[in-house]
Amino acid sequence: MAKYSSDLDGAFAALADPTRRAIVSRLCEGPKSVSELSEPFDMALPSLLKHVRVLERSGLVSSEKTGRVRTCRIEPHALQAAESWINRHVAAWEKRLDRLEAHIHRMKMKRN
Amino acid sequence: MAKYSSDLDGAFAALADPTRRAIVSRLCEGPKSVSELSEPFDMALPSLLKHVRVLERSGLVSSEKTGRVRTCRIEPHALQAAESWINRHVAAWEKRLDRLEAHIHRMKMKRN
DNA sequence: TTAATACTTTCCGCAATGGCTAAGTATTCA
DNA sequence: TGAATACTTAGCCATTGCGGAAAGTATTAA
Repeated sequence: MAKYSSDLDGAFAALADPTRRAIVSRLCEGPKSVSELSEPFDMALPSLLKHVRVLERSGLVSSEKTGRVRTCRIEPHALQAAESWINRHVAAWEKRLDRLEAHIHRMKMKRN
Repeated sequence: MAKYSSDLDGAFAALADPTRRAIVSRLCEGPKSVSELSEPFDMALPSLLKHVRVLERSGLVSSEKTGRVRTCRIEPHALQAAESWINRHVAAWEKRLDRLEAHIHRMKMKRN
């Protein structure tokens, strides 16, 4: 299962930070400028910008500069890739549990 | 959306490494000893063990030692928590797109 | 009781991360 | 034109992460 797909490295690493997850959450509501994004955080702007860059590198977010304002928006592909990886594994796990249960059931039948 | 829930920090950070994702994949097939896990990797045992420890700290994996063998198994809760966070956000994103589409549709209606 | 197995601990080195401040650039407002 | 705004770059620092080698401990096999 699961080839080494290093896109996931970046996506999961990006999501490992609470500040970045909060940024992703806010961008799910709609595009925002860097200063709008920084507003709820008690953090210097350059630090926040670094998080935005990490999110961009991971493909979770894209941004575009118009005039002096950089507008950030969410980019769903990377998020969906991460979702898909996890979904597959939870599914695989549950399938295995089902097989195990069926197996135990058969054992019981034999005993009686 | 999404309070700071630092359980996710660990889970996503753990999944950010391809070696650890591969370990999770293999454990989805069933419990394995540390040496069984290490077998496909070109990596010293202590290094691999470190990955297992990271997975344990994140709650994705648990292990138990019997005799001289440590057996590792997958622990689905943390994986489901990560799954749930992503699912919520993909859903939020899609909902927003729907609203946007509906809005654009209304604009068009007005024009005609 | 000796030898092999299966980890486990300790310590090293290097690169990346996450925060900061200070100073710089490019736009826009007055 | 001059000042305010919105980033942006550069550099510093402490911590963490990922790999290794070497040596140690506990179990099991012979």
